[in-house]
Amino acid sequence: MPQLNGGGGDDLGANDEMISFKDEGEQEEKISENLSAERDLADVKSSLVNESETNQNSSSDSEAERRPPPRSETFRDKTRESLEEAAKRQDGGLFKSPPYPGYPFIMIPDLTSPYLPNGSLSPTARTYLQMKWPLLDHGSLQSRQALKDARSPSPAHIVGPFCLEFPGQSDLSLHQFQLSNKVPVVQHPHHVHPLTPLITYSNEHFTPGNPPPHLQGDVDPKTGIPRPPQHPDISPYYPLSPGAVGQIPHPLGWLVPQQGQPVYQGFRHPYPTALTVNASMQSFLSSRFPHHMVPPHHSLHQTGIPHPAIVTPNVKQESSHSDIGLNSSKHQDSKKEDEKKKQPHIKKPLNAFMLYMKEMRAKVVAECTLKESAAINQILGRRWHALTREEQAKYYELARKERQLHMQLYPGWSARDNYAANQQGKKKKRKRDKQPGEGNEHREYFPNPCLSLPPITDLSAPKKCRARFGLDQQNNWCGPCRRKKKCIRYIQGEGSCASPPSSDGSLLDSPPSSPSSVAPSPSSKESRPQTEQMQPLSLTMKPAHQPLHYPHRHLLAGHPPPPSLVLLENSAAAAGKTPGAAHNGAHGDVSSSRQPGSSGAALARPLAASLCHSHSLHPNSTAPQPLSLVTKSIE
DNA sequence: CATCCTTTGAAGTCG
DNA sequence: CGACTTCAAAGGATG
Repeated sequence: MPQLNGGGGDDLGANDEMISFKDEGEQEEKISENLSAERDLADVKSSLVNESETNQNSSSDSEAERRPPPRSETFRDKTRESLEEAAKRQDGGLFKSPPYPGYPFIMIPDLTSPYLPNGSLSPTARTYLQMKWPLLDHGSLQSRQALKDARSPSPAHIVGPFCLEFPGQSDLSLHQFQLSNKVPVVQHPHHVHPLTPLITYSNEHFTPGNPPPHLQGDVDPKTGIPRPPQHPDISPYYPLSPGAVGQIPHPLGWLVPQQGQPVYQGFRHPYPTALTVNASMQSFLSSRFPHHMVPPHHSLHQTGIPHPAIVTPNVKQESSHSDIGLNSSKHQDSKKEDEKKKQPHIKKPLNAFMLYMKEMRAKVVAECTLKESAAINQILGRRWHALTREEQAKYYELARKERQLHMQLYPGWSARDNYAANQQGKKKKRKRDKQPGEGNEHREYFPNPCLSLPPITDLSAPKKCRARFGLDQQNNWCGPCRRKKKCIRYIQGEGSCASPPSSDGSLLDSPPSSPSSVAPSPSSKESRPQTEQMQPLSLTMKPAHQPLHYPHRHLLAGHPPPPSLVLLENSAAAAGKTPGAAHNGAHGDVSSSRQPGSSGAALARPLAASLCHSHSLHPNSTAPQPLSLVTKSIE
């Protein structure tokens, strides 16, 4: 480790997190001692990081300096081992396949560092990859084929655990990529970019002989830009232009090498390690920049694929066009001019959670058969908390890279720009101003077990009353529900909690398919209570009143994953702390969780809770809680 | 059709 | 410096 941080070089995550993990440095050593395999990866990773950092330094020293040590490092705490093990044992549910099926790549990414010459990987690293690679374990026929495929030196990286989830949806085939030359596909594991994890590679995707159905059939409704068929898993980070067909819809896809650009060949990933944008990369990037943002000489990439972050006023312009035609024109013209004048809207880089959401949304949708984003997001939020630090670290790193890249791409850009744009344009929704009192109230209760937990669905039930009573009985709705706000009824009323879960909860939380999760709502008179009680423990509770999102602070500080913390705190609360007492500072988050009734049970062993991933729920746990962190007693 | 909802995190503004 | 606000994605729901 030392390198991971490189003295703070790698700034994975949010500062908060970094801070929280700060004192965990020594643990790295420990880890290194104990976790050989991991260590190998870590080493590789760290080395990569260093490289990237080094490179980066050239381009952006200041940033690197100011950034705190990588969260990843911090993540290596003592608990991790246990967590990992637990995770392994418990995988079950949400993420089918390996404990964190999608995450096996976690470490791999670094291996892909462009900076590593082919074959530069240490045997260890390779070994690790193989061991870790989910596909290999699962050994799907396709994956094997892929492996065998001479053309793909190491298809393994291509194969993702996720493939299992969406079989038959292979849109892209590795071969195709290769053959088509559209994308310089890199087959070597080490070529896999760290960000690759976001790409849910599926065997099917790359199965030879699995020609992409129709690469161009799909058109992005919003952008109107044709895009290649997408895998549910694969959330295209950005819309691809027609020319991008065959590209892997990576979240960072826009950066994905196009048309076999030499520079990127060998890189599956756009960011050659984002950390470092070398000269060639620079040129590449620059090519994609909007002229105004980029040094003058730049223009869109030859592919014509705009940077994902750039939202051209196309849509608006179009509308304006029509308007112009219909309406008067001076005004419109001027408007139009303004718009034109207006630079394309450059979006904020996605943060870690957003990246995670992008990646996982499809899965959740598939599992839960939910479509409502609000509900899905709740689930994702829980899952996010359920993730191990390492897993989260992956996303933090991605986010960091994303930010860096964004920074490089749009040197002058500031989030403020978007603020202003919206304000001026008034387009954006005026953020709901929550009534202080109102909002807080909800939030405070929010923590209610019912809500908090997986069944959180309750939480998710902003429309609880609606769901329960239906539109016909709006008179029965609680005020907030009428206002489309969070339902307070269930929050406060415990009894109701139970019921709702079944209704919405089931939808949200329980993956239909998974038997384990499916469980027993009925059977569990006990289970239900259990879950409810446990729920408070759930990680999710974010203090409502504390918009602050720093749940990790404590977590980090206390290593235990978020859930555990919550649990602890809850238990403490249960012990008799008054909510207020618990409230201060760090505990603020938890405060929310305190709810009458929520209590006691909470106890679930924190650790267990922390370890548990939703899926691994105990059979008793109510089915609807797959997502929840509820725990299964691991023992 | 615009906005809400919902999540976390980053970054902005404000006092 | 802390508290608060906006925005990023997403898509159904709502007015």
